[in-house]
Amino acid sequence: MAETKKLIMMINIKFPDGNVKQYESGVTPLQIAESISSGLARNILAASVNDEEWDISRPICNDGEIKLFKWEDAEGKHAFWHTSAHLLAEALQELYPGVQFGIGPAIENGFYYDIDPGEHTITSADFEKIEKKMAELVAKKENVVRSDISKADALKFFGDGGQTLKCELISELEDGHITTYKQGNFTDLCRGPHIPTTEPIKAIKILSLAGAYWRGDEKRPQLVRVYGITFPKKKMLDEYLVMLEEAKKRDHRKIGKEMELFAFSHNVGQGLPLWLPKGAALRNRLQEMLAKIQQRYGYQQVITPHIGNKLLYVTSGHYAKYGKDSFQPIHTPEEGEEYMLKPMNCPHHCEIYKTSPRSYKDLPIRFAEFGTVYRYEQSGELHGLTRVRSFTQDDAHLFCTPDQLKDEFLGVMEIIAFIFKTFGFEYEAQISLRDPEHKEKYVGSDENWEKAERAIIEACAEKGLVAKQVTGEAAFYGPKLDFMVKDAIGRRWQLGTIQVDYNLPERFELEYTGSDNQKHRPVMIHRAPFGSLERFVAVLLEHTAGKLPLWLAPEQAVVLPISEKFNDYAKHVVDVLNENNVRAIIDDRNEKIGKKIRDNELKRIPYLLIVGEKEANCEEVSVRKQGEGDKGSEKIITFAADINREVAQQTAF
RNA sequence: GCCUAUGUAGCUCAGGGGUAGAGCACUUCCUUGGUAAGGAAGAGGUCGCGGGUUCAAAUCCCGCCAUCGGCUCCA
Repeated sequence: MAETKKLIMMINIKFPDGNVKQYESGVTPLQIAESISSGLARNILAASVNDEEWDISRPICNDGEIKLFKWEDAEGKHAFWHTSAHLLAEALQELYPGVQFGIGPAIENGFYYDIDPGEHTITSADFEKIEKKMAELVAKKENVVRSDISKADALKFFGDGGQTLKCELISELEDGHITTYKQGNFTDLCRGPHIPTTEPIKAIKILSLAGAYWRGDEKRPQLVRVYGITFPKKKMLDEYLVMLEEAKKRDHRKIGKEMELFAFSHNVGQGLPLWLPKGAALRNRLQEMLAKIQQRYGYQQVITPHIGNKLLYVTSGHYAKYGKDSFQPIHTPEEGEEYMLKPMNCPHHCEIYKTSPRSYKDLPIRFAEFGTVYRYEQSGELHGLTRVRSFTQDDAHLFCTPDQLKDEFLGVMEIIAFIFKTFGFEYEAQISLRDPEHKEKYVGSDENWEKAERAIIEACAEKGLVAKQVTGEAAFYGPKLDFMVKDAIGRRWQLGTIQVDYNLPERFELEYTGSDNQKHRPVMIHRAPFGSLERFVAVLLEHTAGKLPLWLAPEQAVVLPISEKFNDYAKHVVDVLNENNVRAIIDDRNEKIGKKIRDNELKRIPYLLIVGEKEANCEEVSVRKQGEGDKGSEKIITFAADINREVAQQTAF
C-alpha cells in the first residue's frame, strides 16, 4: 500500500477565490471542473494555469493557480472559435484539395482562416457547402489532440503536405516550443488552446470572404480570408444574425441619408462630404458646445487658411514623410511657388505662436481652431463619414513648459472624459508608445521620448484611467493617448486624441524666455476631443440610432393637424414655437392622423404635437413623445417652456 | 493602392439577349379623420460611364468610375 501512495504525486491547485485543493498530478482542468460540479464540467471551454492558456484536456503536473472559462468568458469563446477555425480549415481541405493554409485565429466575433486556394475559386455561393461540410465533420465527434513536435519534424510534416506558408511560420519558431493540434485528418501548427472536441459546435455560419495580405505585408501575396462564426446553440446564432441586421439599420451612412444630414457627390469627389442644412446645424451645435467648454479651460480661438506654403510642411517634416501620398502642391502663376492644402493645423498654430516673443509667464498658451484639413486617404480606405479626405478637426495646440506638461495633459483628459460622458459613449483608451527596436522611424531625442511617454503614463494613473499600452503605435513625432469608441457593428474608431510633441517646437524653433532670462523650448500638445466632427457625428448617429438628444435634434417637434380644417391653427402653433426657440415644423399632408404619427415617429422627431378642434379652442397642443406615446395636452406656451427647460438641462456644460 | 462583391425610379429592391418592374416617397382627386400605414388616378428611369460582340445589349465581354466587406495605411 505504502508503495502505491508514493507513485501518486499530489499537486496544489489554487482557485481564483483563494481556495487551494489537492489533486493528483496529471489532473486536467476538465477533471477539476467535474470535481466541483457536473454543470461546470459541461460548460467549461478553456482554462488557464498560472495565467498560461491551457486546454481543458491537458494534464497539469505541477502546483498552479487555475482559472476555468465558460462561453460567457472571452477566453471560453476564444477557444471555441479557435477550434472552429480549425474545423473550417478541415472542411476546406476536404472540399478543395491542395489548398494552402496561412493563419486561422479567433477574433472578437468569430474567427477566420487565411488560405491560398490554388487553382480553386471560392465564392459566397460556396458558403452553404462549407457550412454543411463543417457540420458533417462535427457529427464525427472527433477529438482535438495536442502534440509536441520538434522543429525538424514539423518542417518535414508540413513540407510533405505542401504547406509552405506553415513552414515559413515554423522556421521562425523556437525548437522545443512547437505544438500541433489534430482533429480528423487535419493537423495544424498551433499554440492552442482548443476545446477537446468539435462536438459542441452546433451552429455554423460562414459570413464573408475578403482578401488579406500574407502576414499583413502588402508586398506579400494576397490570400483569401474566410470569416465565420459558430455557437454552441442554434438559437444563439439566430440572435446574432438578428443583431447584425439591427446593427445595419444603425449604420450612420443610412441614417445620414434618411435624416438628410450629409451626402457625397461623384462630381465633388470621393471622400469629400457635403453637409446638408440639417447636418450643418447639428455640427454647429456640437462646435458651440465644445467652444464653450474650451473657453472655460482657457483656450483661445484662432482661424487659419486652408492652404499653406509647401515650405511650412518641409519645415515640419510632414512633407518628407507624407508629401508623396498627399494632395499634390498647388501651383501659382509665379514660377516655383507652391502651396499645400493643409493636412493639419499645427504648423499654422506654431506660426501664430511665433508672432510675438513669449515669456514663461505667458504659458501655457492654448490655440483652438475648428480646422478643416485635407488628406489623400487611399481610395479603399474611405468609409462614410468615419474616413474621409476632407474633415474638420476640433483641434487645439497647447504650448507649455516641461513642468506644465502633466497638468495640461490632465486638463485635456478632463475635457475628453466630460464629452464622452455627456454623450454616454463607452470608450477604450490606448497609450501609443514608440517601438524601441525601430528608433529610426521616429524623430526626436531618446530623452524627450522617455519624458513624454512617462508623462502620459503618469497622467493616466493619476486619473485612474485604464489604458492599454501599445508599442510601435506612436506617431512619428511623439507618443499619444487615443480614445476609441465602437460603431454599430463593433468596429473601433479613434475619436479623441492627445499627442505630446517635442518635435515641432524644435523644427519651428519655438521659444520662450524663462525666469532665468534664458531662451527655452516649449512643449507642444496636440489634442482633439471629438477627433473630427465628421467621425464624431458618425459615431453619435450609430450610438443613438439617429434618435438625437433634444438639444441636437434637427427638428424638435412636428405639429400634426387632425384634418385640413386645422392647418391654420397648426401653422399658428409652429409660429409660436419658433418664436420661443423651439425648432418645429408642420405635417399638413392630407393624411389620417395615424399615418402622420407613424411617418413622423420613423423620422425620429422627439415630439409630435397633435392638434384638432379641442386644442384649437384653447391654445393647446396634444403632446406625444417619440417612442413613449401620448402625454396629454398642454398650452403651447407651456410646451415651449418645457422644451426650453429640457434643452437647458442638456446643455448645462 | 490590393482582394471579393455590387451599381436598375428620390428610397428599398425584383428582373434579365427582343419596347422597363414592385413597394414606399411624390403630384392630383375622393375622403376630413383623435394617437404607428384610408382609397383612386398620375407622374417619374439613356438600367453608373465608355467601348466591344450581336439583326438586337439594361442583360454577354473589356476598360473606367463609384460603393459594400476586408487587407494595408491613417500626420
